Amino acid sequence: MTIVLARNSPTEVVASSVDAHGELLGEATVLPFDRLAGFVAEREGAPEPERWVWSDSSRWYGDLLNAGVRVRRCHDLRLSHAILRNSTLTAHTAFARAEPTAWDQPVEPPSAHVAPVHSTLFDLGETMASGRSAAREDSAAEYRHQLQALSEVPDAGRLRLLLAAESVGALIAAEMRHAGLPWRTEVHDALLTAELGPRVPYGTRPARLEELAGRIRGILGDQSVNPDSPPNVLKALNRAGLMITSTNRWELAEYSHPVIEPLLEYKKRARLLTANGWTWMDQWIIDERFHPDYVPGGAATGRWATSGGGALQLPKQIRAAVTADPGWKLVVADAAQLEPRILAALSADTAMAAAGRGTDMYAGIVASGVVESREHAKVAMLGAMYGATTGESGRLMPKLTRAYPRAIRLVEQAARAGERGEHVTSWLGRSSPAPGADWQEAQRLASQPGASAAEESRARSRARDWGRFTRNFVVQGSAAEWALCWMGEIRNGLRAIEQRSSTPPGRLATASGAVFESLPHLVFFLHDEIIVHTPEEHAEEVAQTVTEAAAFAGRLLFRDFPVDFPLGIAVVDRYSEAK
DNA sequence: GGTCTATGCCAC
DNA sequence: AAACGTGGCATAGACC
Repeated sequence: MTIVLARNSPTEVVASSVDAHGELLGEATVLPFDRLAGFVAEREGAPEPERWVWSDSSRWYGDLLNAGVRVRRCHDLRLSHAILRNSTLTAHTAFARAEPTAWDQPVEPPSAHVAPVHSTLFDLGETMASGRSAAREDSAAEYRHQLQALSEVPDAGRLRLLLAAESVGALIAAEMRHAGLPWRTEVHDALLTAELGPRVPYGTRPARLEELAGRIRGILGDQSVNPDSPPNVLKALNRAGLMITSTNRWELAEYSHPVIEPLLEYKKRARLLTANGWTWMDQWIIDERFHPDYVPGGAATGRWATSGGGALQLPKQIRAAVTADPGWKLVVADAAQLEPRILAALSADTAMAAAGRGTDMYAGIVASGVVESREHAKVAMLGAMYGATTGESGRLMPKLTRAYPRAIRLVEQAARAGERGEHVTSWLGRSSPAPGADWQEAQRLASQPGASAAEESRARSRARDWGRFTRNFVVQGSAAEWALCWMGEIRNGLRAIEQRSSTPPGRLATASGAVFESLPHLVFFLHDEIIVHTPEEHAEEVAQTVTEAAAFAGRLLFRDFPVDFPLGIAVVDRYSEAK
């Protein structure tokens, strides 16, 4: 049922079957690394799946995938540890109050220990044994401590769900990295050539940029202007009589001068070149697949981060390069207005949930007569969740507060708590970190008798900053939990499709080591959207699975509270065709 | 040479 | 229209 895997020595693993309290059942098995994949595969073949307990999914599972082995369930000790150490729900336990241990250390950056995507079993022992982390692990003890902490929480259902969701997220992150996002370098190159001119060696300007740079210099009458240097451009513009203080896009756009147009053009195209140009393509696209390093729980709110490759910021400009293989489709889905819907559920604001009954919550808010336009509804909602005080959004707040008092009260209370330096907690139990030492120091200085006006003002400003963070934390963090549950359920549904289909399931290793050659699989995740790459014959079934999973996630988190989670969903050949 | 910060902009 | 949340990343330029 549950097996703890731990490094026993630089070349060995110990596998221990444990009971519901984490206590050892029978004898532990010691095996060399090169037998681990077979050991796991054999047990995954059984009808009743094991739950594998291990230190870091990125390491253990990355290597298993490279060896052609998938697992169904795991408990990621490091991710769970971070949640349990910091949650207000466990704050009273010995687990949370203990001195920090090795489990509180951040995991090594993935690049340092994750094997190349297509490495083989041959590398397994070496990567597992590499670096300072080759020390013996006390994973079984850590697992017992975590279970003990959970047993001391009166109503731990949500927290248990959070740990399960976080752990399945870690499996999915490793699987997506392994499979990669289908990428057509030919399409990417054509887009770059159209925007920039033909490819040139690194460090030289493509023709289109060179031409724009020439125009900019000509208009300014200064051949020394370097459009890649903001300070240099700023000085040149000031000399030309444009009294701007920054060269950012929206400030430039406010002036009318012949140089503005070519300058904005230059910046836009130069950004494409440096961020997602040929250098990026060479580095990150391997065999027509993009393999980013996802970092589950990388943001304080529980959102994922990424490390390398910039998967969080794939510009819309190049999304046409994300293309399904011949005979395959992309199922692209995003949750419509996820965060406001989450807020409605968190606060049990039935009026706000009712406005979201259709597919467009902002339209629903307009239809309820709260504001006059969809744009107003959107700006006001975002402002409420981000803590806007000025401008359009600030002006609309009173209307929103009148219509949805419960929802607004929830975010306001979260903001006030943050301003006092307190923790706030997401729906399933992830808590915000404490503000840093310099924040505390600023507050302390301002509260002393002789504090200067500047100190008081600084402290108030810092307090409000932290309040905006905690205000957003409860919504963003709970939305991230919904997204994990959604994706976990999609993964279950895809496995069901796999088992219904005629393609033989199970171990599907190919010469390249790829596990996912012939079946629908997740290939991309970005906060509230997913992409599944699927054989065309399964595309409609996949779309239905993804849609049902959204409803499932809503029920899993909020039971019978009447809040909908509609999706924008499309079956397409290219990512750019969705929406 | 390397490290660090500021800038600007991409995504949700 | 404007400066309000979470991130990553490339570059220039200051600094060691």
